[in-house]
Amino acid sequence: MSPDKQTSQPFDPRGVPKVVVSRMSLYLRELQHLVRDGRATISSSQLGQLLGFTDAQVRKDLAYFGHFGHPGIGYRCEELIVEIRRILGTDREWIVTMVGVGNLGRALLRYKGFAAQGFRIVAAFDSDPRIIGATIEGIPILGLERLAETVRQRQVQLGLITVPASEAQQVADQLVAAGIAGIVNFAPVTLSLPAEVSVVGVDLATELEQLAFSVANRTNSR
Amino acid sequence: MSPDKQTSQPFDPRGVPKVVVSRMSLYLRELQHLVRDGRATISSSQLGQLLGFTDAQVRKDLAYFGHFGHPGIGYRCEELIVEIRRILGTDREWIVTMVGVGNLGRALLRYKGFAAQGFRIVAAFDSDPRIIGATIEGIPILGLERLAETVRQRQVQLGLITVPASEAQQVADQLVAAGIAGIVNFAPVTLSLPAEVSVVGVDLATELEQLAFSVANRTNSR
DNA sequence: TACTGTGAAACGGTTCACAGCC
DNA sequence: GGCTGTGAACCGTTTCACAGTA
Repeated sequence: MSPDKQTSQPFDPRGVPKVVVSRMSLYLRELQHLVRDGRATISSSQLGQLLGFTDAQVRKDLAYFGHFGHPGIGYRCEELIVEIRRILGTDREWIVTMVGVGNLGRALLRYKGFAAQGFRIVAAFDSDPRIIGATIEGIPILGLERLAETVRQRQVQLGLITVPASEAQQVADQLVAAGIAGIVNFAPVTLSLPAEVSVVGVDLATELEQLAFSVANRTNSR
Repeated sequence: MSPDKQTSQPFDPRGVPKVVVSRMSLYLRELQHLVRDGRATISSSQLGQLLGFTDAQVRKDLAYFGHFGHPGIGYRCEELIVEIRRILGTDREWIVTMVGVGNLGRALLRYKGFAAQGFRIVAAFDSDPRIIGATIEGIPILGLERLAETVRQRQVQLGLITVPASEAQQVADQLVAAGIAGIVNFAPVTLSLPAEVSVVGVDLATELEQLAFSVANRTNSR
């Protein structure tokens, strides 16, 4: 009914298939490697080859968002990195929090790859009094009762859920109540949440199942 | 040209879309929750509702693999769990190894969810002499030089790569040379491997980027 | 020449709608 | 009445093929 609301983006995000967005992340990652290796430009067919896509797919994907290529030359790596970061929204810093400082939570707090892409974890929460008050990689571990207050004060936008499956839904509800905009859920449950909150689910056992299927059936996947 | 090779499966795995297989994992997960809650049967529309799919999609997905439903009744949860585990290949045990016992590796070694779905990690490898010889959750940490020997002796089928990006390709090559059939790659690089080896990539920063895009554009995804 | 951007065609997955069954 | 399984219609994504540009 009512058309797009006004944003600063020169593209209509509703017209972009989800799988295109996930490939944008892969293009970005590959371009970052290329730049580190001193590469200045790359053609759609070369980039496609590195990732296992066709040249046409690379060009179509990028064309959803603008005209970034240079006929006869290809794409300039640095330039395209800037564009894709702007598209994904990682040209600015995102304020992130984590709930559940168990093994997986601790590992993710120590992971350097988030900060490298512009995600800053400002606090983590747990209910275990033995770790509340501690600090991991400079990130304070707080009691769950301080979740809502912290999310509001520090303007936290994204949350990582790394609690056991049995607690994930209620933790998610608390994050939503506190005003968070998006969640990455590492617990092996499907969360039920209001439509205005974005959710990405990552289930490690599920990934192994996909692999098992593809090995058991010699269907070569990716 | 030459048609299917003979397997014990009553379905043709080549005819099954990859996304259907990934939904099978979600059905399985949900059914396991339902059984724990004492539920005996479920209809396609109820199961779909829990996961955010339509009833037709649930039925079509399951029908790729056989006739598991009971008209007028729905699907019997226990029965369907058995079928899906057989389809995914998780009705038997998979022998798994891990290379890279850093923060993420350690967290995954301690994660109980793999064993619960039939994945048994029998050994882990690292190059750091300070942890070689140690044991985590009963899993021995060995030096990389023993990788090939161990994979062959213990009949390891699947490998988890949890080393830094810069080492992932060479580790993958070693796993392949040792005869592994499938890899889950947690390093943020695209591996280039022979077609007969299945690969699933999990990139945590990439997942956050998907979330950032969807929040930045209020495109509600999943 | 080397490459992009893009309509049009081809493909594949999803939804619809209903026959068949309990 | 309630529910599955499935052909057919629909819709979105990928591939093709080429006009346009440096």
